[in-house]
Amino acid sequence: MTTRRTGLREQKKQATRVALREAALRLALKDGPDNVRVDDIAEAAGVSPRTYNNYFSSREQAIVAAVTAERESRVATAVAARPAHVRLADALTEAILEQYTEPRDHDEVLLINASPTLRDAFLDAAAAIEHPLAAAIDQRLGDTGTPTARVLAASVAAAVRIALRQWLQPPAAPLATGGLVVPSGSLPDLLRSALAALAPALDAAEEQARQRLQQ
Amino acid sequence: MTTRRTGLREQKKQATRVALREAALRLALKDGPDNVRVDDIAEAAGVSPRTYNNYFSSREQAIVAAVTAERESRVATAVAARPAHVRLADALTEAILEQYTEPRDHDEVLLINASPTLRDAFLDAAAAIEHPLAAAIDQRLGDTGTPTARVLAASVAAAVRIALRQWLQPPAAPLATGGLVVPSGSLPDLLRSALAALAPALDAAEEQARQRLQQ
DNA sequence: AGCAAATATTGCGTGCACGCAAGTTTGCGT
DNA sequence: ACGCAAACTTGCGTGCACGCAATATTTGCT
Repeated sequence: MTTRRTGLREQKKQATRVALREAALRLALKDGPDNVRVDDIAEAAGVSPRTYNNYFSSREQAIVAAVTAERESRVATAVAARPAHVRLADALTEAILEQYTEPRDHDEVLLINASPTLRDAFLDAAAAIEHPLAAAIDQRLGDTGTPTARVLAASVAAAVRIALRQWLQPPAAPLATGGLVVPSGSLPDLLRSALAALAPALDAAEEQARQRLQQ
Repeated sequence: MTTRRTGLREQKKQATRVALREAALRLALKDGPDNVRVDDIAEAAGVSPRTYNNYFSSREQAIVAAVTAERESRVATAVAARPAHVRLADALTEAILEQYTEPRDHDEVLLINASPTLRDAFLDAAAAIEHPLAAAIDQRLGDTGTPTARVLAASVAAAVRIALRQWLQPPAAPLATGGLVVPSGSLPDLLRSALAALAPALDAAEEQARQRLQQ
């Protein structure tokens, strides 16, 4: 189950997709994210502007794709790779940390934060883990016929999004919120604490699945 | 804390907002959702096309807004209205069911399903419960400094979105999924079962809050 | 090798979102 | 009552997303 579909065609498609997103990233770093028109990206990648939109449905998507590569799909794979006896909550947390702790280019993070539109696109891209993740969770729970797996996957995606948003946010002015100001910690910490809130739900779902199997 | 801000200005703004969304709905029902241009809506509401986009940031938003009115903000209010001794999970479920069980116009549901773009816009609109809900949950948990409330609110929003999507979906062809085909039930049932998956997480958060208060 | 079906690319046309810089209306202090 | 400042509306210009139909490329088959 590696590369479904035919050969040369798919190869070329992947090539242009990569060409597009790399061109997009290069131009964005050079001229600033707001000074890159999709026509520029298309030209730099050697395709027509119309073709750009056959691959990406917004100007920002290509830039974001260059930064996140295929992280989204790898998360689900990483979950599936964990042994079945590991607690679901742990499997998810570890898989996500694993994927979001790659060697990061500092310039790219700054780039993404430079434009609100880009930041939103980046956060939206994280939502792409939802469907693969739902499949992976469904696999573990063997729980077809109940929306549980889908809801949990969506919740995990939401938690990731929240952690990423917090991470990207400027510490903000400490406008007396009545309490102390929490300095937005490291990304792994943020992800951990966001996912922690969901652990009980994950445990419960897993327990239910176990009981269903036993009876 | 009813109508913050000044008087006549806000009144007029609300009036045009309502005029716009009602015009949008009326035209969409008359001509079909894909045959309504934003210029038409603006004209019907007596404002310039540019002004339309000061109120709604997409063509579909006005139509959706006409159908959902202010349901999104009312959900949070409904949660806050429940007595504090009610289980958080129950308060949320009841509040949501209460808001999504209004007398519904059948035509409007059909309308929304008529166009994929419109359906997506409708589901996106449901995400608007997230922020008010986060505030309401935060209130109950008194849990500032932890992303828990935000994560739970986002998860609830996601669950609602999933339930609504399922509800809107055509029963689909029964392509042997190995098991039996589940006929998408009534909206209340769908909402209940989607939210059920999150109950353990809500309970746990509540329990933690209680312990924090006692010590 | 050659051909037909499947699939990708491209140009064109349309409608849309939104920044910007006038012009207009409303609110408020004096 | 007056007038200034803040907030809202409008027109314009630009870039973008995407449906459609024509064209080009790849593939599998014989």
